[in-house]
Amino acid sequence: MPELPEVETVRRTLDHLIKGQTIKEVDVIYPNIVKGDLKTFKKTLQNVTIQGIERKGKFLLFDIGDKYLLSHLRMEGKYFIKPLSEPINKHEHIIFYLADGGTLRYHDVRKFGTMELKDKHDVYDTPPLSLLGKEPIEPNFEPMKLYKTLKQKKKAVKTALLDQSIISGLGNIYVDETLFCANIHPEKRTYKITKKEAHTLALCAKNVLKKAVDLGGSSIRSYTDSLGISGRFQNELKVHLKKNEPCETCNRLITKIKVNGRGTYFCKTCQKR
DNA sequence: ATAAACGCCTGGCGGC
DNA sequence: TGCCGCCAGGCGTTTA
Repeated sequence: MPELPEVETVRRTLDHLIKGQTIKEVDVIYPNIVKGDLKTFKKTLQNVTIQGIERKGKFLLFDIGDKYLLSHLRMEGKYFIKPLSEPINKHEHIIFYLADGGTLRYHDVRKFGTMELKDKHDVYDTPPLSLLGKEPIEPNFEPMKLYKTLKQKKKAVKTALLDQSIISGLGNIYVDETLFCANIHPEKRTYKITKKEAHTLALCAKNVLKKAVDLGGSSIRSYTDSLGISGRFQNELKVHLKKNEPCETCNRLITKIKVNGRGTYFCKTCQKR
């Protein structure tokens, strides 16, 4: 569910709420979320203090001193902070018991999310973080590098932009919005993307993501962040979920197709192959 | 070597 | 109302 703006919103909220707090104990109710040895996971997290929460691509990194707890929310992962007395919800799979008496709860209806512990010293040099491309909002993002990568591939440009090793942070919503901004058809083959288009894509991706971060992400379907706070970017969507609504630019009705199995919204007039 | 399909899970929705 | 198939913002693994 969450893409870069939603993950960043969660990061900020959690950093504000639990930075400096100590984890007394962790209860893993649904173990498949955890990668690696479960006993080690629980033991390592016992009596550690959360120094802060960082983000890389769509990963959250809980700084616990010499290690990071990497958390990926995949489709529906969420965090909630609740008092100890609150009963465990059926979708809460991992419970962090905090020293102040509260609890941090990982909630995930579809159970696709993952958590794993990584040594800090090489976390960026080993998978999964080493596999991530740059984020479009990073100052040193290189549009020419994007151009060169796209040049040597043949797939639909939408599929390439969803590939986190090429460019990280975009998901299905923001890819549709980026392609609309750039006036590019989602099925245009990557090797046909011009230098100018690659630069436009980089700029559009950056602008879309930045604006979404500023607005606290998008709340569509049932998504809310850690405190149940809703983002406001859904009001800014131009094409995503807008099937049969008029395009803001040309009034033609927005089309929905499938690209590699993913629901894809675009304007047939404004976005050319 | 690359790209498309599958699998992981559950719940909500529309159609019958 | 109930059942059924389809859909969902991701990504690692398997197959073609």
